[in-house]
Amino acid sequence: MSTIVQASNQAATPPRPTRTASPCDHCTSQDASFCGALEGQAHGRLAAIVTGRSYPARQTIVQEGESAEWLFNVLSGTVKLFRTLPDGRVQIIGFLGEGDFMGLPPAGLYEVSAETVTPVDVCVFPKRSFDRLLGESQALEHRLFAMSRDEVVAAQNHMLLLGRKTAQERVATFLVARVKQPRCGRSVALLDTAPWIDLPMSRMEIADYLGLTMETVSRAFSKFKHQGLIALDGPDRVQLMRLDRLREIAAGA
Amino acid sequence: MSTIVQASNQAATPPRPTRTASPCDHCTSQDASFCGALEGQAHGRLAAIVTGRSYPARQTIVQEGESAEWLFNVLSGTVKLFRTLPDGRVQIIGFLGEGDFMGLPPAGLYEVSAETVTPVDVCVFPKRSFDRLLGESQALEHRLFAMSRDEVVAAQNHMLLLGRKTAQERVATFLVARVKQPRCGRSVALLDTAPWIDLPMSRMEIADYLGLTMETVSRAFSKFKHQGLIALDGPDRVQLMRLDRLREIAAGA
DNA sequence: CGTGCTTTTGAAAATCATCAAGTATAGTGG
DNA sequence: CCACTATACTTGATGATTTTCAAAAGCACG
Repeated sequence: MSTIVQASNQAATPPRPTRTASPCDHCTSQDASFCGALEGQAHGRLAAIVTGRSYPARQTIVQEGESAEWLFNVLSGTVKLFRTLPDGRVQIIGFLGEGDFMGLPPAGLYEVSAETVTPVDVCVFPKRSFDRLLGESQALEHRLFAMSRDEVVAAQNHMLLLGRKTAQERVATFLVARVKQPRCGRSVALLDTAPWIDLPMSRMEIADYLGLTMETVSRAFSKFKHQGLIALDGPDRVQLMRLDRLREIAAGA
Repeated sequence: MSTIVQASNQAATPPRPTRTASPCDHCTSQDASFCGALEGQAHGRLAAIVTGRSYPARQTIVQEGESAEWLFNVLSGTVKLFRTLPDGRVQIIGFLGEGDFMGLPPAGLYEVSAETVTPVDVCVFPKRSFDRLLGESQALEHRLFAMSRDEVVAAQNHMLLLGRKTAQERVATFLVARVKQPRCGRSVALLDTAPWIDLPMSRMEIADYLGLTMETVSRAFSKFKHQGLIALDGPDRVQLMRLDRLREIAAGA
């Protein structure tokens, strides 16, 4: 029997700590996650407080302003983090994938909302227990601090994009960033092939991430297609035919 | 004799560790800084590796891409952090003031450039020594982690601004954010008075922070002035006559 | 093979940027 | 002390990119 708890279709009920054996035992996301780098003891303690949980696509996980009682680590699928203005304008802060962590704001409230883009599996930690571990394991805090600094750098990159890049530069940046880095030791031959990328999110979500409208994003895609820089196989599967050129555009050259 | 070392007018020579007695002894910025919250021993060890340093206005402190050998804590004055595109477009990531810390990127290179806006005093830590302390003092790491999370939240706010707010909303947000929070126990009467704010940075720098042009920023100032929302006493001293209204505009209502 | 959705494309409108003067301010030297 | 210069800021006119509004084209699903 699985330890993964199916989320109800209704929004954002806090995940109940339905505990059985540790879901970590067969977890394949540990390499990509903060937990993977931990020593035996700290890892065991994390495993003792974790719960698995699954969400269908397009479901709210947490909302901006809620009390931050839970922390989440994404095991599979894509989550969007976003903030909104009172009149409904949306800015997507980032997309989370396997190994990404969320839910440790400086104060007790979530600062951003989180919603699934695809079906998503996460592991969930109760904040109280997690905070206790954080005080006991320097390795854990060290790892999370490092991730936080990465997050700051990513945010700085995105501020540059939002403040100063043109629509085409933004879209090119987005496409290029979604190319999966080949693992070390991967076949060199593949490096020269035009890579494929998946776009699980809608054009609207890409727009909300890039500070544009859906239409402007779509036009950029079309232009890149006509220029032979990309090829589309359905709206959510893209081949980057001229990665070099796209990288130049993305860099603002 | 002061332990503060005057920076040369030439750019960015790494500060030499000219050591004498600890500059922390008479430092008045500790309440505002990460170091203030530290226990005796950790504080003493920090004091043992710190050097004071001053920069004149408009001088480069560090440049994006340089090896991050030094960490800085701002004691007084204003510093701007920014990133640039190859063709010269600039995005200012933030302004640092008293108590703000910089120089701990995830990798070994600075991710942003830093330049003084006003004359600035900082204290400087060599990265090697600082990293060692970081491994030894959990309190220090804890404090910096908390600051990093604050930085993430600030970045998220700014992404919302850059991606989704109008020019006027951006300028209003900027003005409102510069109001100094009254300390607890401050006279309540003052809360209702229209507050004054300082703008040590140029219109161009405000524009580069808000993802606008100088002209657009200037027009927003003029419009607010004609609407009676602000009053200008010289370009760098502003009174927020209708803080409530400015807050509404800033929030995007 | 409709039906409803997302995406694409087109035309018009708006915001903001660019280009260009003009004004104020501070600093300098006579 | 005052004129002069340099600089920053403001204001105006024009233009371009992007948004908005609108409709058509794909696509998935029953």
